Amino acid sequence: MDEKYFAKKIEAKWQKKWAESGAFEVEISDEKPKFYQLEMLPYPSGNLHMGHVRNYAVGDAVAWYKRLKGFNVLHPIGWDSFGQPAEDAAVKRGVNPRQWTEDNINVMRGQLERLGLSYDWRRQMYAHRKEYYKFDQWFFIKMFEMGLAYKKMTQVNWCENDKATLSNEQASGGICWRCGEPVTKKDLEQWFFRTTAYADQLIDDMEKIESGWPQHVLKRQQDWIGRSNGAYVDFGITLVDQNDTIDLDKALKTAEGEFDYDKLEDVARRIEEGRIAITRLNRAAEIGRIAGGRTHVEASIIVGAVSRAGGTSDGGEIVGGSARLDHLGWAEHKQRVKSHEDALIHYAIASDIWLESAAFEAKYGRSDIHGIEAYVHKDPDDDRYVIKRFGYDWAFQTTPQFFLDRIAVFNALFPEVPYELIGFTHDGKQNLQFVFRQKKLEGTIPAEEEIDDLFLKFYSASVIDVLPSGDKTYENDLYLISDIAPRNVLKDNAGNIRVFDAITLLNTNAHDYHKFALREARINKIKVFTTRIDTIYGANAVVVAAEHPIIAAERNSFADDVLAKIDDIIAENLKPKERDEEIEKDGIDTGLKAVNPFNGEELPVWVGNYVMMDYGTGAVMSVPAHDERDFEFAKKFGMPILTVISAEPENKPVENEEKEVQEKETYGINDEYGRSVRDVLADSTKENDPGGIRGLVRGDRRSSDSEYVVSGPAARTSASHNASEIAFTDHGFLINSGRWSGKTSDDAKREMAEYACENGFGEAATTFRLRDWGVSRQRYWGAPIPMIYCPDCGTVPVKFEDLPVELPDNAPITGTGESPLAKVPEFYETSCPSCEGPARRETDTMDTFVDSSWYFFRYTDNQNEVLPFDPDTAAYWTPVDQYIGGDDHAVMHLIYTRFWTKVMRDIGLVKFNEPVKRLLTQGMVVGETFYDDSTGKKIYHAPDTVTVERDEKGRITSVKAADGKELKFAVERMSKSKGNGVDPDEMVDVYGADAARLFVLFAAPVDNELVWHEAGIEGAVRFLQRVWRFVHKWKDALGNGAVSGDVSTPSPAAKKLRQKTHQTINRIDQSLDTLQFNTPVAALMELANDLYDMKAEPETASPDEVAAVREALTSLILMLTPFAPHISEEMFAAIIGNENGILANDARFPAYDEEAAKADEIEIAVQVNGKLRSRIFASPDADNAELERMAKDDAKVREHTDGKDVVKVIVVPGRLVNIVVKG
RNA sequence: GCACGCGUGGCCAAAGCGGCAAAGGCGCCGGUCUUAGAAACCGGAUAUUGAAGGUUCGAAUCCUUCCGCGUGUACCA
Repeated sequence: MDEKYFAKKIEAKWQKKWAESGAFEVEISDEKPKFYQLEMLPYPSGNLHMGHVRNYAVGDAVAWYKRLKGFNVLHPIGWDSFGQPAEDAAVKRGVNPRQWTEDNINVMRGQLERLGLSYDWRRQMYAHRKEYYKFDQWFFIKMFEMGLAYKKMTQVNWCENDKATLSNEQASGGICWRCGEPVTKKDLEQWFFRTTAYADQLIDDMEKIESGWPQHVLKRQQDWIGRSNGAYVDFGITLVDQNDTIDLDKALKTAEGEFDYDKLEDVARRIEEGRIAITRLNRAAEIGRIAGGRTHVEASIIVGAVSRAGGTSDGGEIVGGSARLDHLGWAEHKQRVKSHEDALIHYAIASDIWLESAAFEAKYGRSDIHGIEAYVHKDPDDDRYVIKRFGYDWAFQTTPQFFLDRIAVFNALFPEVPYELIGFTHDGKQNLQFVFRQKKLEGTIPAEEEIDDLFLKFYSASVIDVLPSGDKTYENDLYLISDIAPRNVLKDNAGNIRVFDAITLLNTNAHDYHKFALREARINKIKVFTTRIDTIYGANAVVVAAEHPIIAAERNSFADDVLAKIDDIIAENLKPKERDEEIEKDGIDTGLKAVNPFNGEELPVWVGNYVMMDYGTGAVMSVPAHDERDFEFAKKFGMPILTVISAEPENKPVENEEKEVQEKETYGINDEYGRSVRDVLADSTKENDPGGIRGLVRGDRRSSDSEYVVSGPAARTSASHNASEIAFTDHGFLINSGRWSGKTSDDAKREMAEYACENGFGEAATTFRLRDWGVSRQRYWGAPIPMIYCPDCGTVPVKFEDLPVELPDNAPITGTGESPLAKVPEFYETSCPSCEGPARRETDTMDTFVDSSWYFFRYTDNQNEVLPFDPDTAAYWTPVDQYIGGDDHAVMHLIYTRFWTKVMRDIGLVKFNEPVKRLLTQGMVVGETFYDDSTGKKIYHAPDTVTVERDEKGRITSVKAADGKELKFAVERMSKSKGNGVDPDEMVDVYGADAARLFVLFAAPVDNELVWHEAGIEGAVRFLQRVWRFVHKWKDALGNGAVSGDVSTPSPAAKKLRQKTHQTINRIDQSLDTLQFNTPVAALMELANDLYDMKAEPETASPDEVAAVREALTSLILMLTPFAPHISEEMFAAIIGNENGILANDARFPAYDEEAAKADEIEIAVQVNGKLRSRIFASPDADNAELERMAKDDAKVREHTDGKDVVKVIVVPGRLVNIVVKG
């Protein structure tokens, strides 16, 4: 150990030692509990910035802490190396994106290494390498098969000049970043992941992670998903029907008889809009799914082997085929079945029902099920089974007994599924398939009409419908489900109609459309979505978006001025909106009339610019008295406002308007009336507060929020009253609502939705703000989407064994024109995996959020060539115990990764719902910036080019540029362009990695902003040097571990130091557990100060003092390790006299000794009437009575208590005594 | 506008399920050492905890209102 602290020297030394010994390389182990510490992976932009340093310093501190606590810590890092900057660099500088990326990774790895971060470098993943993106593609295909990946038409930012799609950033301000031409919208077919299918789970599972995630992140995710519970209500429209039967052959085919997809889309749209109604179904009709994509009009029933006689289904018949698990469940069962896919597989194997061909034949008397061969391999050398699955071998390393144990679980879980699993098969291609046996069921054959009804129900299930079992069908899809022949329907003894077929939805067979008989009708109802069905009696209009289909459909019937206004609004909606712009409400009465189904009242249909087509149904009922927007709208256009919700029950009516206004002003506690509340509170007489508002205001409001609210227009009995000043949007009691009057809002909401449902004009419903995730990018530098378009077979996924679809090296990257891959014939020309005819590859690539959605699972098994990762290996390490990332990723990235985890769970790769147990979001690193905005644009000046004057307090008084011009200053996020960036390499060079890391952890709490000040880091260095000097002075005296001499009677100084040491250990341990890093550093500084304050000298100290110093110093060093590992290793080695240091000696975080931390005598504050009057010294064990007695006897206290009545004595053990006196 | 968060010495911050005299660091001032400065060491000053009110024996901490700052979000029905 040198006398002086040379940061660079010891940092290089220990980095080398760690690397050589593989100190941070970990494997699965039963000896220690695991801990998975993860930080957001960096984009390899070319250099690390201080934000990275902060993120990784925090993560490394946690990793070290857990390591010292005896955990087996997985701490990996990788590269988010796909994405636009590489492509931009290619465009701007003509470099090769791959080379550019690889070079940057090399540079940045060097930077990370110089910081001495404790990564297991062997586990790196690189998003841009085919070993990784192969599995992006694998997942894509899995999701496609599960119905979670689909294609639909959507709008993208388009530059007509460059013929290129633009990202939002490239199109900011509505102009192309490259050529400056205005950006337009263009329709393009894009791939989507069905995140909405998991919206409910994404919300509901938040409770599982609530305790470990920052509240604001959960809140933002919740807002983003935006679930609202409400109801759909149909408002009838009185129109003359136009009954034109549609000849579907003509409607869907060209004059030449060719199938025409454009026509199909038109029909699909009209069906969606409700303009085509079904009159009669051919009973032999197939399922039809009209999807957005042109290439798959999906259809087909796949299970048909149920026979039935005399009202009894034949239990026991084998129902073969590809009843894939994801579609087995009738909706509600879907997730449950899927989430137990493993259990099913295990059950099958254990029960000996997964059979090799011969055994299968022996058991079932035939070698196939519906033409599909079944087989399984049993590893002859082992007790393991290998299932041919998804084209890959997947070894389950477990025993049959394990599976057998799960049979009960499965059976208990799915009693209502009308099938039992009896085996597995394989479709000869890629799909695992399941063999079910129909359960025996007794019942009656339903009447023809009932079956017809069922048809219609299934048919109209285009958005959501309810099956006879009460289950919901697939949401948000155009499924036309119909292959219901009488032979497949049975009415069970409970009267429920049961449909026996399992259904699959993905099949490119699409030729049965002509079997529908349809007629076109005019839209005869407007469906609105409302969260306040209880206010429906107050509706004064139905307001629809200008883009609502009824507007297009009824265009011909509108007056010219109406049309003009509607077109205005549509045009206005297309314009880009300013962020803070408040849009004035606008609209017009269309002249159409709608009928409120609850009271039969005829209401006008308006177009309103505040109604958005893409939320809910694009139509709302306007209830001005109880909705602020509707209120504003009604005010502007002089529409009637009827109050139907009262804050108080109806039996307490307000007598007249005057009283009403007065009450409102007196008791309102909304902001609006804050003044009045103050008035009430200012006057403390009881008389002025008859309603008890002071009590409410003061926090006696423990009851409930709704009771608390006494604001707003008070109860009104006058139905025509029109003069309220604000909308009353709280819940309350219904008035003026016919039979519902008097009910509470909550009851009414539920009951009215039920009523609407029973009467067929509505139902309870939930909507989401969250949309499906668009993953297509017309870019080069991303994972190619593994799909193939075949003129005959339609859209076909690449076979798993053909993955990866490699990104060609020779694509022309110009930034203009189509996706670069669309210019590479060798890439896109291919053959169909299904029919082997000529076909074309998808040329779009995937969003890079795909890479970051599952990267941390790859770390657990990054060499796997068969699966994304081995499920058993991942099961040891995951879920992530602690994730640390920037706040900016808190919403999108983490929603996507939560979604992805749920998909992986449904695939069977993981067994939990949430990928990240604890999350810490770290604040930005900011610095002072100096700029000149006199030209209207901010021109930044680098700090080293300006002259800054500060006052004696260090505040900036003036800033002048090099040319003497006065500049403005601010504190902003560090960036190159602002000139306030700090180069981490330079920091490490000047101060050392330890000091840099210590400073960023110490300077501010992790989730706060960190303002970079050079002086701060100097303080960190000084602290390290201070400790270093102390260690250097004492290392010889502390010997090689043993302290000689008598230590049994410690001196007061030694005792005090021990106390401080153990108090510090306790404090730091707790702080680190709760992810506070700034306070432990402060505690370490205090401990170091105490060491110096003790003023012991190694030459003269007594053995007990040496022992205390040794304990304090060793603890200090060990606790410093998470913040400054290199210097800690070096000092530890010096103290123990063994060059190996902390890691190699497997040292542990110091243990807290409560006894040692305890003081012999504690000081107790004595208060009289809450004011401090004296202090007494007592043993820590003194009981309350004794403390009270001592306090009362105290001379100073007696000055204040003598001659007065002691009313009460409060004793807080170990802290204080408070004597309350009177008189 | 709405939601959430935050206001503690000149600056960054701790204590926040109410309980001692409100940690620690940076900066500042003085001293020792030094030719001088820096570093180091020793010592010191600096706070009605944004404001007002309430609850309480006792409030930085709980409640209400107001003011200021920050973040998110936007006619989400």
